[in-house]
Amino acid sequence: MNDLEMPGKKITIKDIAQLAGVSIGTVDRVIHNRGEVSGKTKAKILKITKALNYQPDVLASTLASKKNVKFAIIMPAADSESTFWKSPNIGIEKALSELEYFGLKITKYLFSITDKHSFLSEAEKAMAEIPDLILIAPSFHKEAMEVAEICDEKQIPYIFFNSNLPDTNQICYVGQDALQSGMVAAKLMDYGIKNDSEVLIVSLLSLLKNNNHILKRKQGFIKYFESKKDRNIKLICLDIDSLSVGDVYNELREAFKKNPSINGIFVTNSRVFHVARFIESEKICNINLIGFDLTEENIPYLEKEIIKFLLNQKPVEQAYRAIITAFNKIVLRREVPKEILLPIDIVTKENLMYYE
Amino acid sequence: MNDLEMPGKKITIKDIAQLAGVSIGTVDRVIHNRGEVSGKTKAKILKITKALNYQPDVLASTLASKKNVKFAIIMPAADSESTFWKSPNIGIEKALSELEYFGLKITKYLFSITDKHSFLSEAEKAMAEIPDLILIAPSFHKEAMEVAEICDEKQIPYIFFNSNLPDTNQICYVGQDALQSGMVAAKLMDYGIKNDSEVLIVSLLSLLKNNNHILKRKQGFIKYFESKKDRNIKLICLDIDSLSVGDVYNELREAFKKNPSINGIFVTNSRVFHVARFIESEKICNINLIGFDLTEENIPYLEKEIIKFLLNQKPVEQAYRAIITAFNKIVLRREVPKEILLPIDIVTKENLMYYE
DNA sequence: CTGAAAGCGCTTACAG
DNA sequence: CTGAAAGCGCTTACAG
Repeated sequence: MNDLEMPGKKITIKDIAQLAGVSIGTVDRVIHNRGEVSGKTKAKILKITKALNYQPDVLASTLASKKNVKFAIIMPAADSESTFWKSPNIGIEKALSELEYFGLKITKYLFSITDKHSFLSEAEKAMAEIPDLILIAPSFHKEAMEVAEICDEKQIPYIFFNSNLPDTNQICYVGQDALQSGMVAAKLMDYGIKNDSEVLIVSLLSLLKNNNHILKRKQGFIKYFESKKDRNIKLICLDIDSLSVGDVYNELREAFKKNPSINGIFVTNSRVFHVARFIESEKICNINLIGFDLTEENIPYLEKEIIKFLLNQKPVEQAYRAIITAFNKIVLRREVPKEILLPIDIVTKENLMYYE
Repeated sequence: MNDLEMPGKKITIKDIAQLAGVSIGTVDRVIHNRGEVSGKTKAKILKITKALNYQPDVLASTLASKKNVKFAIIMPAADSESTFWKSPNIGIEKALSELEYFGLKITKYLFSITDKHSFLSEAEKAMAEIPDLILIAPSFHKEAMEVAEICDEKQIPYIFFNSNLPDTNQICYVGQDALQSGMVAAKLMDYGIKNDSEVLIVSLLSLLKNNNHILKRKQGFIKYFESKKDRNIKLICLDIDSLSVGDVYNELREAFKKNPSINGIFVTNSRVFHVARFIESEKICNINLIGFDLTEENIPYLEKEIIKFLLNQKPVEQAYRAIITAFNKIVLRREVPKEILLPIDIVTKENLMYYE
């Protein structure tokens, strides 16, 4: 503790002004680096703020400056095929309800998960607003890279959530470690099947290949079993590009014909309910089915125990944490971590109710 | 929307004062129910605040009233036998860092988990401070009931966390559904063992019988298997009152002798590492061991996969959420739910890193 | 480059 | 019972 420091009282700009022999206006100028201050007084004031460990009062600050903070959020719209993208909205609302006092505004820009161009056009709209920060779910790798570059040029800071892009200047990534989530799925599979079983790895709608998030899950799953030399589990990969019921069923039927001792199926994304539907209608027994995301489509099959486990990406928390992180960075000017990896929740019929 | 309402502008007490033809001081009096206002003006002001849907500015309010908010938190001290109670401190710090702007102070009162009297004496100290709210981990059922009663008398509101007490006037309970967590453990056990297996249910240090939290876990576990008529799993209960290595080993050895086809062990609390140590030193294979809590003692055995699954009570989040709830109630005067049931996290070697 | 003053929305004595 | 004024800690023009 410095000898200048008075333990009891809270340090204000008034105290600093007094000690430096200047007005509070001048103190404010150096604290916010607004220039127009002589080097000498600046140094003096800086020294005092350091010595007293001055912490600005955020309440007073936001009250006085009626300035609003504006974030933009670019993410997919929830489509009829998967309701996954409904969830982040809850996280946005929650963050907003906590931070509304600070005048935070958030504008959503929703693109179509099947249309790269809509991603780009929404991103352009978002950047045109010149928000204080942009939150991006970068579903399209190449296009998101472009957007990141433009943000760099325009000096708009950005945070990625749900999936990440390497080699960009994002403030932070908030989401799941995809490779590790594949490992978790594999562990659960391993735990529940006998030796000498066959396991199917299904990638549905692989046109999302662009998104390496999903690819990494598969890699993680395979990696786990590669390390289990003592177990004899055969992995079979099946990519299905169509989502029509007929195509999916045909592909699955064929796989079962070719590999009669399939005991487990791992679906690398939230489309696992397609496989569940197949298993139900074909009345196949003793299959350990594991997939991702607590969507409206998947939950009924988890409840019926046709899906054994769903891995939860915490979409609500992803959005929430991304916003809180943005707020810490922009408003509170705090340091924030480069990466926030959220837990990989293992969800089964019995603990589902607490994650919904 | 009312016709008095101006959509753009934020409603302040100034607006209300103007519309009511009174001073802002009077408006403040009715908003905070401080009396000294005639019924007529009070009614008029109330009507206007309703009509305009006036929301006080919490920032300005806490800035102007330099009043501090004071919470007390009564919980067990972390002992050498289990480090579980270290975790809530992290949650307390986190909540504090978010709410320090609002002048929140928290005083901790730590009792010994093996001494009812220390619980009572700490509770007395806490109540003597007359905090705005008390957060209580009610480990001792009867004693906590007494404390709740005194709080009622003294009109100090209280919140329970970690475990709950029925029939008290707590503002809220934040924690896990114990019965359901037993069900989750059973599901995991069921998934990983063959038919005709024997499963041991171990209650260690059952002097905590007072705490029905642990009893309910056991009930949940048993309840799950009762509903699984198609499975032939024999459950064997084993209560061990001592924590000395010798006693624990002897009891376990005997159980194994009597029931040679034990395939799984469920330990109803965080002392599961005692059983793990036994299994390791006796070199027993193919045991599915499941227990509770990511303590320093348990984690190494989860990593070695001697413990297959740990159910996480989220002790960090319990404390955090309890404080945030208290803050919402006391400072923001919001309605808060009577019960916040946190997810029952299933933790295994592969997703451990994200929960630590 | 620097200071004095008004104001953000609310609270708190104080005077009447 | 009611109002006028000072103040919380900071920001923002404005004047010099």
